Formats: sequence, structure tokens, C-alpha cells
Amino acid sequence: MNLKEFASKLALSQTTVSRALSGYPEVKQATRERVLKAALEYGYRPNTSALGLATGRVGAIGIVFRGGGQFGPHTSEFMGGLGSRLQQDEVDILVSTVDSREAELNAYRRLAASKRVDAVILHSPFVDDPRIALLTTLRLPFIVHGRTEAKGDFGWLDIDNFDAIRQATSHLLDLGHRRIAFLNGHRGQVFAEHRQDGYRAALQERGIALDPELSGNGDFTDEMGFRLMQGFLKLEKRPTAVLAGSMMSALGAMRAIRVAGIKVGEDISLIAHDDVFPYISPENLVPTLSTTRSSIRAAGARIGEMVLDLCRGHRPSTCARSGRWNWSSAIRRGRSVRPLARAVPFP
Amino acid sequence: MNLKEFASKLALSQTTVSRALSGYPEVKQATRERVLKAALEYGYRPNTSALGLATGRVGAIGIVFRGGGQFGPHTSEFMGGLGSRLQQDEVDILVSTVDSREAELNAYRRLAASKRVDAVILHSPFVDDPRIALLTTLRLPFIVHGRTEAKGDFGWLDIDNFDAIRQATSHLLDLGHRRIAFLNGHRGQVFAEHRQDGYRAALQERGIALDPELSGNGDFTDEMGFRLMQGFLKLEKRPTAVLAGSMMSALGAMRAIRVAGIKVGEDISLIAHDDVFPYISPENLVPTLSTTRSSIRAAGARIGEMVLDLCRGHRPSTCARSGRWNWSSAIRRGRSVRPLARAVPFP
DNA sequence: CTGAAAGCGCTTACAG
DNA sequence: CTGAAAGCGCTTACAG
Repeated sequence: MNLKEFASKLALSQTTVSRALSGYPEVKQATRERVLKAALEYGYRPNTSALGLATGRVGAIGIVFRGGGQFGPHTSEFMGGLGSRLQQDEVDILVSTVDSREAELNAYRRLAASKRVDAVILHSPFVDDPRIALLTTLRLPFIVHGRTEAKGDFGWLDIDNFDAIRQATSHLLDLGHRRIAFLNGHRGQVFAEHRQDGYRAALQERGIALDPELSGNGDFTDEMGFRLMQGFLKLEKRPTAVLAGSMMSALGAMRAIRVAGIKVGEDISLIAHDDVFPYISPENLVPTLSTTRSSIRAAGARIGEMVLDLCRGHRPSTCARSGRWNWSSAIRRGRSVRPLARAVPFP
Repeated sequence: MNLKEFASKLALSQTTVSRALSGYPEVKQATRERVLKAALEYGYRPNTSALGLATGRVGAIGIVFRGGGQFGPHTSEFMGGLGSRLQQDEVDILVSTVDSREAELNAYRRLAASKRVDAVILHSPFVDDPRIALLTTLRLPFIVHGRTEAKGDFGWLDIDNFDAIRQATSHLLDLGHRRIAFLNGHRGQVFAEHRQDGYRAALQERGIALDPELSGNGDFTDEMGFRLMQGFLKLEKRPTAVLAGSMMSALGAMRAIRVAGIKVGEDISLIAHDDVFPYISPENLVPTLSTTRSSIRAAGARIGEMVLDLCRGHRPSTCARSGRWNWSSAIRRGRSVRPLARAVPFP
């Protein structure tokens, strides 16, 4: 049913019905109630395309994923949080999949030119990320999940990766460890660089020289954790502790350690930083892992809030500020980094 | 830039440009090339809302997820496969999140009334699922991921859950096990019922009575696997083998077994049925799990193919048939069920 | 408080 | 092979 038909059933003009449905103040209360009731009864909903054409807003926000690799467990947690917030405003998520960084840029060009979404969420930023400049040029509003050095008037949300890893490293140092291996994400990704900085800072505070052979970069998969850990274990002076960037790489590292015939929690200490997954928890792994945490699901919900704000026409700088401070304070209150009770002292 | 502006740059009418871009045959070859080249150059793309209004097709397909629980690792794998196929046709995925089964029905009503998507993907069907009838009434085209008893002219895709579990159970029986615990999904979900039937059938073939105390139902989380397994281990005659419905529940079961002081792979046999996750593989767990497999990512891609076909106006029955047979034959060729090399014989 | 009508940016019969 | 114009279903100045 379209507006014309619906309005005629009510013996009202399209104008009045449209205004009643959109909550305009100049409609008489009785009329509004009658319209709202009838809309429910007949199941009338404005056609999104017509609405988009008339108003320029389509009630959907976009998010682009690069290939299969990006569709991991973190993604589904983030999407769950994001969706839970957006559903309250009946805003949908438009997911595009691409298979390269270049294709991702084209996806944004397409989304912008065809006016398919009201805003997009950028994630996994790189140092000096070309996407920021592109979206700015395209005038496609966006929020960044993660931090970036790029200048601009945009909102972003991030956890304090520097501090999380600095604390975890310090904790291992407190326990007496001096050779601490670090399984990090890919170089060039902002979060990985921040973590590297946090790792370095903790070592520096104790005057310990960073041994580059003890840092490894790669995907957060157990395969990569396995390979990198095997490399660490082949070193002349093998590490006495390992800091894994995710639960998946921790699993791979554990396997490498087991294969080498040594024991996690006895011969070598292992800490993993990761998010909270509802279907699996680190405590349930064998042997129990110590972890630091950040809830990527909560981040999704918060980003949803920010992007809705942006769509309402609020200045993006507001989002950035609230994002930055609210989140950081959550971290400071210790919601993000838990006590690392199970890490094992240097023997 | 809109069509009017773009057409005037080319000194052509909107009609001709539109036809050239849409691949209509009546446009002169030279004209078409000129238009296509200019579109790339200026970055012109038709406005999706206008296109949707004019044609009734919006180039997006919908998928609804119920709450956080449904956003698990299987979801991201499925979405990855689906997206990889849809991107080739520049069709996007519209994700809606809801928090109840009733809300899910409303989401379809909304999507249909507002004409937001060209089709939807239904997943995780229940026995006698009300969604099928609703979508049929709404005339919203759909493909079902999973099997359903509902009648109707719609396409669907499923793995052979009955046979996968029948085979796995038979395998354990071959190894001498007689008391086999089964960690299944929720009752009422079609896949769980099929698995239950497969389990029952394998036992029946050997004339073994099904002990209802050895079957448990719940979410595929390690928490649920843990709890159910604890229950099994408390039985007077505890099982000598366990069949876990997913890797997550297998992890929980392993933990319960460990807590009970017995050893997987020595005192008790464990098989898990699950999909292939790129970021973690069952071989990497401690101790190594035996698994049967089905690639949910491949299913996503195949469903993408089917839904695109549906959008092109092909009869849905074609999809159903091709879905049914192609997929089943893949299973028969052994792609889905792997040898269960590591299951341990009954001592 | 209500309505007639222009306009959003496309597609597609219809006419040439 | 090309174009002028109606129509898709809304919103929103403008007029009353």
C-alpha cells in the first residue's frame, strides 16, 4: 500500500498523513492518533526509496569488509553490538564485501555516488589511511573504529591499546620475566603500532633493551600464532613469557609450545589480550589463559550511538570528543584491563 | 552528479544515457562506449533510491539476526561467503538485528512494506516455522538456509545433518562404544531434530536402545557444553564417547572432562561436528579433536548465487532443486564428512 | 490545522 | 538509433 491509497482510506490528504507519521507538530492530536493507529492496522510504511529520494536520507549505514580474512569472530561481536543499537532507530546496516584495499576505496565511491547509506563506519585504520581523505572528499559522513593520525573533523572510538599492552608487559616484568615475546598484528595497522609502542615503553621503563627478534607480526589466527611462536622457541635465548595479541594467536602459540615439549603456566608464561566472546571464554581453555579484555561488542553499540548522532546532523567533533573521553575513562576505571592473576612468575 | 547533469555533459538525452548504462541493445556502440567512459571519469552512478523507485529493485538482500546469540562465529563465516558472491553483482547485504522471534517477524513486515530489499535469506529454521508463511504472504522473495517441513515454492540449501551425525555415531559404534553422549542444538530447530534422528538411526541399526539421559540440548557455547557434559559424567553409567554438535560445545565438554580428572582421547572419545574456521582449526586444540566438517562459508556463497538467481526473476523451485542436489552430491563425494581418524576405540 | 502541487532522480512506454 | 514526458512514492515549501 502506498501513501495515496493509505491517505484516501483515512479521507485525509497525503500531506497530513505524511506529517502525522513524521511527527510534525502542526497536526491535530486526534488526527495523528487516527493515522498512527491506521498505519499499524494496514501495515503501512513509507517506501524507503521514495523517502530517500525526497529527503536524501535512507536509514542505513554502511560498513565494508575486506575479504574473508576480516570476517572473523571480532567482526560478528562488533556487528552484534552495532546492530543492537541501530535497531532501536530502525536503522539497518548495509554490508559490502570487497577483496582488496583498492576495491574498498571503490566501494565507498559507489556508496557515496549512489547514495545508498547515510554514513559509513571505517574500521581497522592504517597509519596514514587513504580512506579518511577519500570519505572527506566524497562528503560521506563516517565514524572511525580505531584511532588514526589523519587530521579531520570526524568521530572515532578506540580502546587504549598502548596502555593495555604496556600494563600487560609491565606485569610480566614484575613477575621477573626479561625475555618477553610479543605476537602482534600487522605492521602499519594503527592498533598494532600502538601496542608495539606500549610494549616498548614498558621495557624502556625498566631499562631493558627491546630485542626485535622477540616481536612478530601477522594475522590473528592460530596458524600465525603457531608459526611465530615456533620461531621464538628456536631462538638461542628463548622467551620465558609470551604476550599474544588475540585469543586465536594464543591458541596457536600454545600448540607450538606443546609441540616443543614445554608447558604453558609452568615453563613459560602466556598472556593474551582479547575481547569477550559469549560463546567461548579464555578461562575455558586448556591450560587456562590469562587475558586482558576489551569488549568489542560494547564498542559496536557505542559506535552505533555515534553514527546515529552523526546522521541526526550533529557535528562530528562532538562524537569524537565523547568517544575519546567516555571510552578512555572506562578504561581508566579498569573495565578494559583485568587483573592478570594467572600469569606465571619467572622461575 | 545526477543523470540530468551527466547527460548534458555528454550532449545526450537522459533516456539514451540511461539505456547505455543499463546495457539496452538499441544504443549505438560508439555512444555506449562514450557514455561508459564518461561515467567512469565523472564517477557517475545512478541514485539507488531513484532507481528503486523507478524499477522496484534496490540491489540489496536482507538478513535478520536475532540478538547477540545469533552473532557467533558461524554467522561471520556465512556472511563472508555470501558477501563474496554478492559483491560480484554489486548487491549489498542489509543486516537487521532484532531481539525476539516476534520482533523478527515484524522486521520482515517492515522490510517488505518499505521495499528495502529485493529478497531475504531465512536461516536457522524451526520445525513448522511461521516465517515461511509470513514471507509468502508478504510476497517477499526468500531463500532458506536450512531445511524446513513447510510447503511452498521456495529455494533452500542445507547440509545433510542426518547423515553427518549418523555416520559419526556409527563410527563410534564401530570403535566399540555403546554409551555415546550427544551434545545437540535446541529442540525444535530443524537441524537439531535431523541430527537427533541421525543419532537415533545409527543406534537403531545396531539394535542399541537410545538412552534419553545421554542426549542434551542447548546453545553451541562452551558454557553449555560444559554443563551438559558435567551432567553426563554424573550418570551412574557414564558415556565412553561424546558427540559434540559444535567446536564450541566440544571445548566446554573437554573442560568438564578435564575437571572430572579423566582424559579425552584416552578415557573418553570425543568427536565434534563443525564448520571450517580460517582462524582456528580443531587440529590445533589440546587435545586434538576429531571433527566432521561442512563449510558454512561455501554455503553462504551458494546461497548468494541462489538469491541472485531469484532476484533475476527465475523460478525459486529451480534454486531449490539445484540447491538440494548439488549440495547433497557434494556431501556424497565426501567433501563434507571427513574421516574421523582420531576417535578413540572403546577400551 | 489542512491540502494542492512541485520536485527528488531515475526508467520506460511512446513517438519519431 | 534517439528524445520528450509520464510516472514511481514520498516530502515540503507555499497557500489557505
